[in-house]
Amino acid sequence: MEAEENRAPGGTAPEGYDKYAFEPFAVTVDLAVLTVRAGALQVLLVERGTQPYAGRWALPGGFVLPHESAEEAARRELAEETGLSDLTGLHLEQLRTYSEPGRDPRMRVVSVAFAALLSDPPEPHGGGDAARAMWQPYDDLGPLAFDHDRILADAHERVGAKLEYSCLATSFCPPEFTLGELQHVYETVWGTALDRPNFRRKVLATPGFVEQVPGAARLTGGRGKPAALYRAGGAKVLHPPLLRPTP
Amino acid sequence: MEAEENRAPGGTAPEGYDKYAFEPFAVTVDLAVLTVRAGALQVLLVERGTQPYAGRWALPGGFVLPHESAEEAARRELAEETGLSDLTGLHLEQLRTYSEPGRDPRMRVVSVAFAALLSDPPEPHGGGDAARAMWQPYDDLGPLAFDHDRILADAHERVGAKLEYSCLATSFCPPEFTLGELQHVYETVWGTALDRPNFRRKVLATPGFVEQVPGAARLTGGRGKPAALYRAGGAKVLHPPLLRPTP
DNA sequence: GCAAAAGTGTTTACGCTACACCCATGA
DNA sequence: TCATGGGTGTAGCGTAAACACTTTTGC
Repeated sequence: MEAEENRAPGGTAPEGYDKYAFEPFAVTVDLAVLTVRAGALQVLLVERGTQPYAGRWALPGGFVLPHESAEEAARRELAEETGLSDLTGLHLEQLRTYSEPGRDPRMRVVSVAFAALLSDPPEPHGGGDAARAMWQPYDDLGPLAFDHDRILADAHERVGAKLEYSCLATSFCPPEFTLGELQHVYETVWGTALDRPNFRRKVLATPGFVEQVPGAARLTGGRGKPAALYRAGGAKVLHPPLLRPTP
Repeated sequence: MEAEENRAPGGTAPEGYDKYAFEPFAVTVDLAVLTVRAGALQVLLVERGTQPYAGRWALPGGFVLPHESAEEAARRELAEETGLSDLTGLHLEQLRTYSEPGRDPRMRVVSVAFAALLSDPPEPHGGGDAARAMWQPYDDLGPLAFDHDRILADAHERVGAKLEYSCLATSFCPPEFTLGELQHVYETVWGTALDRPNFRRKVLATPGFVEQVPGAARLTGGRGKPAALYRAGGAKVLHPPLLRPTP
């Protein structure tokens, strides 16, 4: 429905598309940026410097500008927030839109939420003013500002589900990775342990999930047998899926 | 991100939350309302009476009002469009948000799209003015107005995927239904034939998917053995999933 | 040698597919 | 009695869980 006259608010027409006839909506994006660092699932958060929720942590985000789509706004905000210039290979996925009246006490804000996955992320540099920005472990978060707890939980749930039937996990890994690292992504996001031999077979049996790097092996933290290196393959979906263990 | 000053457009603050500082965005909902009627997948469409796209078919939808969420707007629009007063048991699911600039030539419109599933739907009565509204078969649709072809395709894809791992199919069925009708939903949405004995076993083996109605059997269109009646059970997800055949 | 991590093999159980077959009804 | 759709049984294959085992490195 696109500003269709015969279905305008209350059934009356917005006389000749009067753009200012109604209380305006602000349209923003919110970003749940996830990464696996130091063996834990971490989230990029910013500290609010002003009311409401001053001093509380929140998801990064910002206004959608008149000339850009929500996806473009999300990429721009993410680049500003992380300082990353090369966002190729970044996985950015629209989650859903949060539109409840009153979710921002100041005005009507409709927010399009995104989930983004990074590997080897840089330390963020705050937004340019009082607000700090930093990575924080997903477990052990105080309550966030606004409805961001819920957005973050939705993002976690979505990412966990997509690991089952897509090749998304490679988005958490550097360009070349070991199967142990890939398995660690699954275990960290799902919070469960997986059987290594079976995991290995599943991954290698799925054509296009990963492909071996012809070069040499790499040491894994010094200890243990050197592991073979793999790259992400061309596939997007997993057939059959790699299901979470049912506890 | 909720109208946070330090991340306002261009990095400058929207001086004291001036709600009218920017070109306003219109926020609407678009509804992809699906049903299985006469053995075919059908969609609820409205005919546009005004420019742009006058005379073209479009998805129903409308503005989000200042006091309501997108979900509430979607339910209201659906009730107005179909004349249904009892929308309990209705499956209404947010699809995604379409925000590309230029998707409506008149002004900036950000639209939250929903997929809705109905069984035994009534004939719609147009929006109250020139526009007609009617059910049309999913296959055999001319190009729709705006980007509604894409929204509808996204809805179809999402619903097809959710049939695999959720109990969504019962939303296409009346309160009491036969397993043959349930199977027909799968076959219609997926466009494939399924093996009846195997389908039956899968469904009955999933606890909470369906539960038998203690009462008597019903004739199926007069011909054949009377089929047992089932109701939707309490389960929401399917473990293990009922996967589409891979052709 | 020992610990740690990578990689291989094997056994077993279950789920799914593909059929063949029987049952109850209307015309 | 035949066509139609509901319902049951079963043989065989493939996948996957569980666990034992070998290999290669650092200390």
